[in-house]
Amino acid sequence: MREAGGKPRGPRGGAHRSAAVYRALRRAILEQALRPGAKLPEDAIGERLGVSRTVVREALGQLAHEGLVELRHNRGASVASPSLEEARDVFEVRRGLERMVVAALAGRLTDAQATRLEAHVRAEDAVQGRDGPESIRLAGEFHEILAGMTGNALLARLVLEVCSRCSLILANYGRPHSSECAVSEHRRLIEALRAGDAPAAERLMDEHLGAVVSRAVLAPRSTRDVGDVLSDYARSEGLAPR
Amino acid sequence: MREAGGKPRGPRGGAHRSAAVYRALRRAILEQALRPGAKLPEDAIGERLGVSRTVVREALGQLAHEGLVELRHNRGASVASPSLEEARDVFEVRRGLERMVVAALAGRLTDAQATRLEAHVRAEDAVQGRDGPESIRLAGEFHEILAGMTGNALLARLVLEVCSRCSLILANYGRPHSSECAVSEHRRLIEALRAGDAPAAERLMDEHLGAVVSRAVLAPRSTRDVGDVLSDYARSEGLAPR
DNA sequence: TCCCGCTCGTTTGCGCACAATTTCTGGGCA
DNA sequence: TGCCCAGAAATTGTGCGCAAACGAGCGGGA
Repeated sequence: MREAGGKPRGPRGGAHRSAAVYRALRRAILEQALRPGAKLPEDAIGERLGVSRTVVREALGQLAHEGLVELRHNRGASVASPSLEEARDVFEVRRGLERMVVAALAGRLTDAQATRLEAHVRAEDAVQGRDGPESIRLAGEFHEILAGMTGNALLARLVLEVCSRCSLILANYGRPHSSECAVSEHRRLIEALRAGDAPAAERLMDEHLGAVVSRAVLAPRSTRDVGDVLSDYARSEGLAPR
Repeated sequence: MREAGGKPRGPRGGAHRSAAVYRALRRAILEQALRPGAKLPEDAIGERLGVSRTVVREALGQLAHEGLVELRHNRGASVASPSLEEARDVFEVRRGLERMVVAALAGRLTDAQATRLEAHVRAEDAVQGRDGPESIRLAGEFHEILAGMTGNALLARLVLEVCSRCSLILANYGRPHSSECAVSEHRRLIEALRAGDAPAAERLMDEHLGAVVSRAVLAPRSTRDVGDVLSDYARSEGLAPR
């Protein structure tokens, strides 16, 4: 286990394959390559990714716990398709979590952190108006980075999970490039945090998330075959598609 | 694979054994029968509970995601032993989540719900001063019931998970009967919720949780063998100990 | 023609065996 | 006496096969 310059993405030095499968599926779902409701047969996935069902099952279990995959007993897994009610719940929780984040961060943001956030916002600007999934992913990442800066690992993980589910929801109910105005909202939020204005920051975050929800409508997309989709994600995770 | 003759009439014909194992381990951990840091070998557990490693592994994965067990690659599972820092993080998140709960519930509590909560508080009274774990479990349940009443399934699940972790933490760092005053605090919280006084309820909850944390010290206990412990939990989950 | 029960194919649930990895143990050497 | 390394034992990671469960398609009866 001493691959020089060892990167976990190496050819076969991969740490745990289930994690790789997990990541591949996760990305595929969040980027809408696998659409909600799509069936996820263990066999097909395993074959396409070059692993056995055991590994796939483990990854599916993880995803199910995160709410990205629906797991019905004896009936297999499928990409979660959150109801509007579930969506409401998720966003409500997210709002509460994010309020905690900004409360913890207001006035405590270092210059380095602020710089990093601003860089990210510029990246969001760059893809603005382009394809929806990429835009949605970046918008989510902003919040994940923010949560990570609190130093509270649990909070960061929860925000990550909730953001994932939100992305899934937005990808379905939201307009393609619904995050257009979000960029400026992110900017203002950074400013409030730097200024140490906690109430303003919380209010901004609340309004921001409220705006995101209200932009949600619905927008269907085309469907692709599960196997074909996964081949794209296999290599980038160090797996062997066939 | 099932032997003729009276097999354990497991509930539901042994629908999901992994769920049963999960519950058995979970209870064992929360009731401190398995102490933090204790190793959890898949083989030993599976043998003792009458299932294969496959099932045990799945249950361990679930528990790991919830933070009750620690899972190190190629190095097996063990009961999580949260550091003080992690404990702080957990309680901070819990505080935020519970604030959401009371905010959602203030003034919306039905009579039936209030009645149920009061009944639970009486149950807490009943075991007051008795053994710590039971007391801790009931105190946690109060919060779980409260969260369930919001109708937000995700919020309820998250509260459940953080409560589990808090129980684990308190079982280690807290005094045996540290929940003594908690009962009255629960009562006052119910009153505030009925009155629809959201700010007061949030303040009460905050103080309550703060008090719980501040009561945390440390209290060691005796250790038992993993296998022996699990036998106790096997039957109640419809599993077949040996 | 429609409804119902049966059978068959597919997919999951689970046990089991083998391989890889880590950890433990017993020398050998400075 | 202490450290380091090789071999062994113990555990985990992963693949694979069998049996049960679900769902679909089909034939018979009302």
